[in-house]
Amino acid sequence: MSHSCQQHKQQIEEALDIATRICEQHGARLTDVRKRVFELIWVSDQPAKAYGLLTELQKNDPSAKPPTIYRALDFLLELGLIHKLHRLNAYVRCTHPEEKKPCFFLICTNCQVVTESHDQAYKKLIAKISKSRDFKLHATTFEMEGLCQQCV
Amino acid sequence: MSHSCQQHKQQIEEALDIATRICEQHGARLTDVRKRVFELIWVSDQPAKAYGLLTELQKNDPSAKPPTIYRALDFLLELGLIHKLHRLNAYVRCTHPEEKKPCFFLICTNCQVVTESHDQAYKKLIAKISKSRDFKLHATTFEMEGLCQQCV
DNA sequence: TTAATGAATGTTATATTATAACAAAACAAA
DNA sequence: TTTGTTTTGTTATAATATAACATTCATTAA
Ligand SMILES: [Zn+2]
Ligand SMILES: [Zn+2]
Ligand SMILES: [Zn+2]
Ligand SMILES: [Zn+2]
Repeated sequence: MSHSCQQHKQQIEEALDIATRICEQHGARLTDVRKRVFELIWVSDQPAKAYGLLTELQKNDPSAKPPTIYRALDFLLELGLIHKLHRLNAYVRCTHPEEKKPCFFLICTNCQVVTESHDQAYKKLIAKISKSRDFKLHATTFEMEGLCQQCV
Repeated sequence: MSHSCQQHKQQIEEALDIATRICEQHGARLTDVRKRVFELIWVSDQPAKAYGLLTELQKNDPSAKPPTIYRALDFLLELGLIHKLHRLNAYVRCTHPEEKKPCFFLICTNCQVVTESHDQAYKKLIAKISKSRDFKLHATTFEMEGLCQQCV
């Protein structure tokens, strides 16, 4: 799951600062539940599943139910603080929530490691496709599954 | 749902011919259930949902159960005769099952129309990303949600 | 301060999507 | 025909997600 060394504590502190700032910018409230879910996703080494998060949440908050978690996830997704991996039905932190770059994911089916990336060519591709078809883009999913360098 | 004019009948006949050929090439058997599911997806104007297909299937085959449909879907996906839209948990026919081009989808959230496309720049992007990271690619999902030309 | 408002959460129930596990039948090929 | 393999049948359940409505909390207007 998660490490607890000093460096990691600093990293999540920083992530929370950024999340707080982004919420303020959008007039959105980073409530306790939302903050907790954000932390849980943030410290998870692997893509987090909704019901796994729920189980974690329930350790501190017995009243948590599925809607609790899905509402928090929706909120965090909306603000771009996390991403949903649609091929896995799982959630990961965004590595660059302050930049608006469209991102994509490499998913290793062997070791389960997921890498988030962005790429100028990808950004251009999206723009080109949208423009050429008069398509008003709201959201994209780009996920590549296969074997990572370690697992080939 | 589906039209029943002569032209459409010819189209699905042709699609079934192609599917049959592809199955033969892979030493795979296009059984009755599989053929029926393929037809149902093929004639559907909208992305088909698994349990919707199941309901249709059960009209002719009361013994059909969830595994019936998911096995058929897996088979058709494996051969590239259909695609799964992961953002919708729905299935659509492939418009070019004989060509191996990687494809992507434009999904209109207003009228539900889904357009399958392929694009040389997309193919190159995938190749570049995979190569630069020593990633052995097995499958990709690229789905763009927004408003189509009609709905903007 | 209090009342009104809207946002967020609590709660119950249920819908939707998908798979595990094992038995029976159909098929292929020796 | 026997044998091994693939496909299907069957039952049960797992996993993911949302609807609907009540309650609480936070913000602000009176
Ligand atoms: Zn991101
Ligand atoms: Zn790996
Ligand atoms: Zn296709
Ligand atoms: Zn549309």
